[in-house]
Amino acid sequence: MAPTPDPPDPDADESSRFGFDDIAHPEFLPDPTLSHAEMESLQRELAATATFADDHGIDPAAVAIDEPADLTDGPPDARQETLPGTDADSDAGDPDAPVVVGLDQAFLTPDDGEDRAVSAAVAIRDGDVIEHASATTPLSIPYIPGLLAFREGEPMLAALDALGVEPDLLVCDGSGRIHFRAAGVATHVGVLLDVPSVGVAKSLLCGVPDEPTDGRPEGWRTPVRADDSVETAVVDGDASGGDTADGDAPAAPVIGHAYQSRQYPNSRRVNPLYVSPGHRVSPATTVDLVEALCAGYKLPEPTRIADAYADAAKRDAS
DNA sequence: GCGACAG
DNA sequence: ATCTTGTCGC
Repeated sequence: MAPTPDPPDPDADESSRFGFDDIAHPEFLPDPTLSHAEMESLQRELAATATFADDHGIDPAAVAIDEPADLTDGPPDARQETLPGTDADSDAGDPDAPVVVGLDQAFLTPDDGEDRAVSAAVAIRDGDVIEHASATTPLSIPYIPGLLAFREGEPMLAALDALGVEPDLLVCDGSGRIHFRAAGVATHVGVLLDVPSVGVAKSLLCGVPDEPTDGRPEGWRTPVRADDSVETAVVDGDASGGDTADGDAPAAPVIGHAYQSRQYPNSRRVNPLYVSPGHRVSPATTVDLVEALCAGYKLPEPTRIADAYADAAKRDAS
């Protein structure tokens, strides 16, 4: 009945924490036993490895989603693969379109003192959910602003590992380059797997929007630039060292965008999204991709649908 | 010391 | 993120 694999049991084997067979940079695995200082220096090294420029070959139009998923009766079923020779005039999506994977987590209340995360990964191709997977993993550290990847990275990897398809693009909950050390969760996971990724956050961790964001119309966007809390020297594309030829203060680098994905015509009270590159995507393309992935709701469809799966998996777990 | 802080 | 019913407004 279930078109996707059942939740794996990542806690079973101590020796292979992630079991993921395609970790490009195992040295950046989010080891929760590190000290905070060690976590931060790991993030700096990781940021130096990250690419905040386009290196993916994905046309936003090729991943555009027009119809929002109906989540009123729970998450959608994965679309059956069209059988060869069957259904000649298939209305199934383009099998050559890029695979976008949305990731989201839900949390189980610590009944016995053990915090656990339920993470969901949803693979979407040409607007259809082609596969989904979830995993339940123990949470080793509490939420600490700036160190989110060390809390949620393992759950995200576990859900990705349970997925059968290769992602062409990861859409993560939280920031990427909009981060004190340019190493938000989206960047962390993207670099670990060396897969293009973007971060979608509902609030701003750091940086400053070029313009005020209140009451903006749908589709509006403005750059978010680094502020004093953001370390920028290490990152590629920002090697100027802070000096300009004429001695004027250089413009702070763009680290992401505020993007108004949804707005009501008159009330104008929806907050914008804060989107930033994870890995191998530029800030500008990140907004274009997120815009293409939105279908009328505030959150892009991959995130919305992953949300629904995470909630459903959490319900099943309790 | 104070302020700020994704999920 | 999570604890939670109804409710005011698109």
